Amino acid sequence: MYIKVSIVKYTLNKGGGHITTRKDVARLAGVSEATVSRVFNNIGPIREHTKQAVIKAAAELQYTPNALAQNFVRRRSGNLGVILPLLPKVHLFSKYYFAEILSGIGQAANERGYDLLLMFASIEGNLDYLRLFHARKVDALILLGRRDIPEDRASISALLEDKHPICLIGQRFAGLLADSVDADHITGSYEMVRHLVRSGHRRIAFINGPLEYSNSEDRLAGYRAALLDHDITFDASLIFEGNFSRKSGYELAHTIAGIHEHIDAVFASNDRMAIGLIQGLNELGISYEDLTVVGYDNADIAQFCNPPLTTVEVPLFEMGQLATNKLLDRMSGKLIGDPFEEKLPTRLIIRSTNI
Amino acid sequence: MYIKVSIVKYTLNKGGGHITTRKDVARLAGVSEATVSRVFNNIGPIREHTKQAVIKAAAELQYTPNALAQNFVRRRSGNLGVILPLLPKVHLFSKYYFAEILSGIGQAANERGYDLLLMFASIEGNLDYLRLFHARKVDALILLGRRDIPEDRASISALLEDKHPICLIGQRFAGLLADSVDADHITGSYEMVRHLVRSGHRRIAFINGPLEYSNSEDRLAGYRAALLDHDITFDASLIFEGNFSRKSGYELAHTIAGIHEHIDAVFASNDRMAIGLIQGLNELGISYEDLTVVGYDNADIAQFCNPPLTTVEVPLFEMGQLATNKLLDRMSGKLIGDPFEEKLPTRLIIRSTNI
DNA sequence: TTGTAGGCGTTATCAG
DNA sequence: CTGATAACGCCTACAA
Repeated sequence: MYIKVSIVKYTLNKGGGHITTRKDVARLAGVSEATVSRVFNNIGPIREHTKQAVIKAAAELQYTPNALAQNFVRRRSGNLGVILPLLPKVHLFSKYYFAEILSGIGQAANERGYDLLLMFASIEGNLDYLRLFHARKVDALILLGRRDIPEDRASISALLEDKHPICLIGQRFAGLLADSVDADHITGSYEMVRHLVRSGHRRIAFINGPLEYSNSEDRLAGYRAALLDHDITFDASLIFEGNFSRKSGYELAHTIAGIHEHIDAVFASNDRMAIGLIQGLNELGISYEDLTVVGYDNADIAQFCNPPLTTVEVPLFEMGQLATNKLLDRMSGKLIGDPFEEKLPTRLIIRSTNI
Repeated sequence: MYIKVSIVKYTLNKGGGHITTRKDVARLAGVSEATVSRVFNNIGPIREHTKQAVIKAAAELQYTPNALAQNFVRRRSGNLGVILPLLPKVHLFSKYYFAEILSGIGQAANERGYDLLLMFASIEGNLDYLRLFHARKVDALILLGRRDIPEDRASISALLEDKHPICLIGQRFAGLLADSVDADHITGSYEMVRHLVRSGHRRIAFINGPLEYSNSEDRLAGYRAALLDHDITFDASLIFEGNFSRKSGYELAHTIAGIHEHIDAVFASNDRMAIGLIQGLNELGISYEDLTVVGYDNADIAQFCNPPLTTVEVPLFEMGQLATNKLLDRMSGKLIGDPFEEKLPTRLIIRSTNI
């Protein structure tokens, strides 16, 4: 035990200005500090007169509660962390993809009083997500653009073991039970292929993305299901793989051109590859009138290119919103139970009339 | 003065698990808490043996300093705030624009130990940036996509009055002395117009963006300067205004078509408007062989469209980096003096061979 | 080289 | 209804 003696000290911030604290407000309003907090947190019964005095004093002093102190004592950061892949390196999905999802996250987080802490996965790839929670920089985490590779698997299962609230967007890991949100790419692809078949195409080549992405598996599954339902035999020699970049589509043009007399259409896993392919085919003298090419994602370029691309719309903004809301529900205890695997519906967008 | 009596309490977090604190590490290592801090902050002389003991204990307990407590006692959030316009509403600049800048900001901030706090300007537009500083949610602020309208002017001058460290990207306000970073759009436009003139075009229409954006003024200035230097009389009837959206370019097609026999080329302030215009002209039976159209920004679509668009590359990533570094320099006192107005060089990208 | 203890600005728990 | 004050986890002067 010890004796405390009041000692007055003056603290100045860099600018030399004084930082208004609760104490200042209390003094000016002639109440205790606790009362000021009560007013600001809308807690307990307070005489209206007292309340007004506090409000007036606070306004006069331009008082805003210090969020650092609040977060500290509440033991929560108020931050929703968002992990993005290093964007300059990512021509995989377009920036469009992340910008849309991020907007959805931002909107939902904002509505629920959370701030967004944005982090780019480091190049080394060894970003220790656990540390974010240990340091209490974030209360929950949304992960974008993760892949099914050992590093990602390890870091994510570490998070799950410690029961930290996280949500994956656009990716699932077989065997890892984590909350996740994605679009229903199985149905999306199914509908696209069905559309192609109904339009008279039967030999449909498929340019898939890397299988590290679970949505690549989904699209393949949809493709196969549609063929099956229309009594078309699956032909593995019609399956190709790109990396979602325009260039990879472009580079496949040669191969596709070699077989173009034996196929009716090409279904690319995203619009960028479709565009690249079309450009490559053009240079080889094959126009879209000779061979139908369709894409996926409904990125900007799908409507800007010439001719506009038939594609599948993915509700990116809504995916961000949903992930955020469910994640925050889970945190607040409003949502309990098994991990969710939400799949939002896609929409076929038919643009070119010739297919 | 009062008497303090030690009372032991147990605090459990929701998960029931124990949160490791400095105290735990100190106890295990057999040192004082202060010593643990010294080790983690690399402060003062410490016997190597002691240091190792602390490190070992910390590792054993998986200790990570609580950032909330650190920030609180250091009176800094460690956050660099970034204000974005509401993206879903923004088809003005492309999302590409913000994604690139944001990546640059993220990279620079990360290197200097700052986290990114992302905020979308609210729809009401009355987001009180001052409050961010008062609440200490951010140590500095980067503002993107602001316009020269009364609301923005007011909120920004309020920030400046209180001497908070802020930096504008892509916008300046005449009369408001604020740190800012942009590309050199005057030179960028100048070079584009010069290129057109040298290619034999003399009657060049100009589709500008809204004048609320300072870069619109800059582009116009560059356009005029280039004409002047080549003895071409400025003709106000060749100046049009869009809002940076593809649609606004598309809608101008009719007007442009009406005068297309009297002009040689159209210079659009961004690629999206250029693409929209081209689409509109196509529908009216005017191909790019009849009328040269060039854009600005070098967005994805500029290289994906057909034919690829001649445009001006803007160093978006570098703008984000530079703004961040200079802003943090200013905060740390490494940079003092008058507000900077950085202008990074652009680069003319000639794509179509017919112009 | 290391320990002690005050203070940061809140929240929340008790008394009154 | 309101005031007093412990506690949060850490940093940092100051003391030893």
